[in-house]
Amino acid sequence: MSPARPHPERAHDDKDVGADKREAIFAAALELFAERGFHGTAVPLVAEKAKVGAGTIYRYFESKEALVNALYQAEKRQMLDALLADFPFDKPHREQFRVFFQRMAGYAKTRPLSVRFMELHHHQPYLDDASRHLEEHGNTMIESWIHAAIEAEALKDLPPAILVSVVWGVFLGVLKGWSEERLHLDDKTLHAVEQCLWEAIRR
Amino acid sequence: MSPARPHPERAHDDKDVGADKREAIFAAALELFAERGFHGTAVPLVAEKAKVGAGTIYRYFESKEALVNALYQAEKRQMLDALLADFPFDKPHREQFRVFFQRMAGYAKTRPLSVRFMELHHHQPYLDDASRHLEEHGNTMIESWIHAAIEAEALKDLPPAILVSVVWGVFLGVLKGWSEERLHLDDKTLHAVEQCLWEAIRR
Amino acid sequence: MSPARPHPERAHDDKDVGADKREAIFAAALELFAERGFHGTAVPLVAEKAKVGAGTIYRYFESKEALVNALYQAEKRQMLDALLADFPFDKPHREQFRVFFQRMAGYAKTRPLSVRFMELHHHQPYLDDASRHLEEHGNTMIESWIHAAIEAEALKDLPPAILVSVVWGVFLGVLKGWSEERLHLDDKTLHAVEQCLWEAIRR
Amino acid sequence: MSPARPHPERAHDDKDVGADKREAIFAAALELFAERGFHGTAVPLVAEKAKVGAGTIYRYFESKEALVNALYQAEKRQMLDALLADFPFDKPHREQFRVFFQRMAGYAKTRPLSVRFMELHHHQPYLDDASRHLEEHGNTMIESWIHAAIEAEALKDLPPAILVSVVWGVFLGVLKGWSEERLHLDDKTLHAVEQCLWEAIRR
DNA sequence: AATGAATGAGCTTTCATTCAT
DNA sequence: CATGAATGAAAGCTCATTCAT
Repeated sequence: MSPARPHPERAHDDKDVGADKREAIFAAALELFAERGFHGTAVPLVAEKAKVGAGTIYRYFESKEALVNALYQAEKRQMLDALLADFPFDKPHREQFRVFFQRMAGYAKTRPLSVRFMELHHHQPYLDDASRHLEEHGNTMIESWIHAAIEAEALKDLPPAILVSVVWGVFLGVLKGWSEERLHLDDKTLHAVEQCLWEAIRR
Repeated sequence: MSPARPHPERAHDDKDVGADKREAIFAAALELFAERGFHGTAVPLVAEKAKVGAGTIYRYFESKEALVNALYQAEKRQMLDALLADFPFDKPHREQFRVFFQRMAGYAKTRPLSVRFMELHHHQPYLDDASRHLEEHGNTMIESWIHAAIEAEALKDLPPAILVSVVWGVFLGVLKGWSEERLHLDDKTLHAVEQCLWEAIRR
Repeated sequence: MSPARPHPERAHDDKDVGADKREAIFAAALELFAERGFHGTAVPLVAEKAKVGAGTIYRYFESKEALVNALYQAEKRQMLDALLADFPFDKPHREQFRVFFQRMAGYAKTRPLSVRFMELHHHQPYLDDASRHLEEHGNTMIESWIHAAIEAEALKDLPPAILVSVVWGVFLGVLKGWSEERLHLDDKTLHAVEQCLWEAIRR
Repeated sequence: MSPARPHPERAHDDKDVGADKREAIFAAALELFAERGFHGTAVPLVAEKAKVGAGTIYRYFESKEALVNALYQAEKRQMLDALLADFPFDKPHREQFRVFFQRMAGYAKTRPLSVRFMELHHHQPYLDDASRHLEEHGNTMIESWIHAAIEAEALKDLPPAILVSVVWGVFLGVLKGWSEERLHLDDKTLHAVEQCLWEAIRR
């Protein structure tokens, strides 16, 4: 049923055209889904923006739903990678938090559509189990970090879920302020927000 | 073009049937739009949930867009009313903040779909000027309260837009945690969050 | 099945309100059907223009089709009456033709919507047998007059159907020119047209 | 928005499928619009008669209105071409008129639905400027021919608009008689009508 | 008798998906 | 493999008709 990915293994000099198209579709879909939502985005529009034929999308994805799920999972994974790669778990918790915050901010500034897309499609009925599991996975990782930090008496002794919500909420709130152009995300602002947030959760 | 509301001034026992239907449509639309988004919700589905004919919706609202805008404005106004009615501006800022937070929490617990709906439709292209102005109005009110609190040296000396984003972000983050059943909104939790949030923004 | 005409027999002083409403509906329908066609005219629009409730129309006419048929027959009858009442059959044919032409012109100038309505709805599938028979009746009368005039050697010895088409065609053509404001229907113009037409058909 | 006509320039044997469908839609629309009018004709009915999917019509025409306008202009142009191509302007006026009349009759006999369609949709509010201009263009051409013929003392010294109405009226009247099967359009009849008409307008 | 709010069938139009090229 | 013309199911919306008042 799923289309054979067009020769991803071939070794000659040409760039992998199939992957190119797949990427083009992803990029177009990300932009459109982030701006207009899933149901508000017509597949032919994605095709046009990706500069491929409408039928081509169905060679790479079984359906519009499969596309949005593949995209969701790709974006989620990319964000988790950006946050967690070589994370300095041996540094002090205050320092770890700074790194975490900076990475989140960096990701959001580089790929704002990715964040907007994940926010908008979060928990929508057309997301499948794989997408949901990945979502949960991210939460769990952060929650367990917070759990450890509480144990180490660096953070307030509150249910980790609460602290996750606070941290995530502040982060998304600031991002939204940026995307609505109510505030700039310069270093000074980011530093101030990071300080606020730390004071919210520190013991 | 909007139908003359049938005799809203009459005094006898009958309920105003027209207003009833309008309310039923609003209630159905709120639930569906909050769960599935604007484009994901078919008008006949709203009609079915409201137990009216599909055509009836168009007697009360010119179009699907007009419906979502009327609903958005009604919800926004209701939330602002709930937050700001008889606000104790004469009390200390710490106390004012507590009241504000409790009212927000109370509104969200009573009408979670309202909050989810406003979040999901916030800044969408089908919202008209009236909706946008109301949105801005709410932001302005909160921002000016924060401005005053900064002047009074109760809050950190940061751009109000940042503090608004932080407060609003934490609030929505916690709400999302609740709606996803990752945390309970009992008094203890609310008190803890309120404390976190105050520490984030206090001088 | 057909609605009881509301008390047309009553004797007291009030004007017959029912007939009034029926007339109002006829007048509104004539104007709208003439301008926008049968399918292009919504029944509630007729009701609004007639200043009656939408339901009222259905007390006087079984359906929209019944209305257009009743109207068609009324207009046709009125035109035939205007043309044929006390027709001077004893005068010379040239004189008879002059009278006929003047009456047609007079009718068209007084009730242009009536002519436009009959033209536009002529032979449409929603017209019933009664309407069609009335139409034929008019044709027959004119045809037999022409037949007599041919017999009397006043008109060209051609099949009457041809002469009917010529006479009727010129008449409607001039009327259309008038309604499109390409020409005026003053006495001089009418006299010229009448002269043309006579020369077309005279022996 | 109109679809790129698929390779209209290619030279091999296949017929141009896109143009085929366009033609099929035109043919179906002409028949239905001529018989039932614009508002009386549902788009799916056109699609069915044209043996295409309902959506296909919207690949070729932006809307039902765009379809009726495109059709109107195509028909008008075709009729004007049939009337005016290589017109023998150097022949005597009597002869020119004969040619003109024969061509009109020929067009009407070959494409009676075209004439009925143009008559029925003439001056309707859904016709756009392009349609109206084309209409006017046809009138202007005929009017200027008549003007010249008056100058040359071949026709009665009357306002050209009157003579246009007379000529056009007779022509349409006869056509209507034919389509209602009240008369045949054999050569003899046509000759007789042409003679009548010439006598109506000749000096 | 008169009304007009309510209805749902049917309209115009869109769009996810297919398939001949 | 890639395409985009074609499709028809389903969307948003209108309107002839009904019926409680």
